[in-house]
Amino acid sequence: MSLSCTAKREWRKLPVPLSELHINTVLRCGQSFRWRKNGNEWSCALSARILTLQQTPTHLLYHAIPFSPPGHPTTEDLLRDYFQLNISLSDLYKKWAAADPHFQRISSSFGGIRMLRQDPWENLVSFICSSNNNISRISGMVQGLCTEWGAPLGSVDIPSPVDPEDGMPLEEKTVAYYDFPPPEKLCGDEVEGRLRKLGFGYRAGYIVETARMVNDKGLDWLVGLRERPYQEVKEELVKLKGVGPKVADCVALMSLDKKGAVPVDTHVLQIAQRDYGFGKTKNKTLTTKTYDAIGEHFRNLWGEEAGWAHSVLFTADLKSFSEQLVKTKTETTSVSVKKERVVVKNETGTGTGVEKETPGEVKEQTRTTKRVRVKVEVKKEVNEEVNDEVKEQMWDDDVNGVPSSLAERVKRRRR
DNA sequence: ACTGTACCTGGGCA
DNA sequence: ATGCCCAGGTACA
Repeated sequence: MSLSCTAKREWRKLPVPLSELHINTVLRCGQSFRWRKNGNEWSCALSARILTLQQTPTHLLYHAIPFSPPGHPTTEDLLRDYFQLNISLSDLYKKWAAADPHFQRISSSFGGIRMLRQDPWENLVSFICSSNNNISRISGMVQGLCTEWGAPLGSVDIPSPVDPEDGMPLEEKTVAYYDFPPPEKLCGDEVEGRLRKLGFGYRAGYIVETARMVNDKGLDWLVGLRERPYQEVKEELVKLKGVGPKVADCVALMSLDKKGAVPVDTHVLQIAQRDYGFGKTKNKTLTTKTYDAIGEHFRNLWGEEAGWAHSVLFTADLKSFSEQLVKTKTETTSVSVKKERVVVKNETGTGTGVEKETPGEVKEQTRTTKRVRVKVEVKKEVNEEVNDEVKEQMWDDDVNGVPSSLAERVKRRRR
């Protein structure tokens, strides 16, 4: 470990409103599994550097070690590319909201959710890990993989937090960062067994086999899929081991520039059934026809960037984003909302596994109180008036009863 | 083509 | 305490 950063850090900043990017949501909504939060700072090994971010209502603050690794883009260029800041998210939100009243309701509480433009190889392996799994464990698996095979980039000293009760400093920590290992590092005969020891389960074999396939074709082939049309990209990805339609859509959407790819997982299926009139399926696993029908429905509804729009609703549906709000004390009230009429297109005429839901009448549907609290809480966060100082981070959700700060974690550990 | 089932692991829940 | 279910599915018969 050559680099250890204790030097004073110089922050640079980009003007970015929260409506365009909300890192507290985007970095933990299951797109990337490697970002870590310390206090108000988010850090991740990215493009051969340790990148750290903070956000104010008006700016994205960043620094990196090293700041400009040889053979890699500058950190500012990296950020513009990674967050795709050339794309106006507020324009897209307006378009989606105009086309879809349900999107409008949900999105008013979940602003600034955009797709990251990730490294395709890391994205691919991460989502092979995602099958039949949860975000928490996926994060641990990916971190274990990077620690075992990734190139060490250095370590960062986490500023010593202070015990809120007695004002005494708590334990200090140094966190090491590793790059994501390239395919050739995961081709060896010993890799599968070591992955299993790291808790990858049956996914260990998928990863090794896919690493060998990608290594044979070359990383250029994988990255080159960015230039190919969506259908072709999906056909190619599905040939890889452990990659089915859902994982292929994730990779197409999150790292291969296919904005219309809509990954249909259990959450999206539930959303389609609960909010968009898709009938209950008989089987637990989706048929290809139902899978495709849901994607087509959303592409017809939201347009060519349907995958981006889907991410907003997916995030709003994540347990971690509603659970954290259950704890807050908020009036428990229930509201009723109009359910939209949805006519599911049935192109074959012989049934897609999707049943139509009495399209004649507009039904009333009672929402859970949970969801109401989501709305209340997030609005409070966004509407908070603050000045532009980094230390005045009233808008950060740590102050809203979410024990995610390092100080809180350390404190709980001591109990 | 379509359907059912096994698959690693860990946490929540009855 | 033990078993069952679920978690951003996929491979295989």
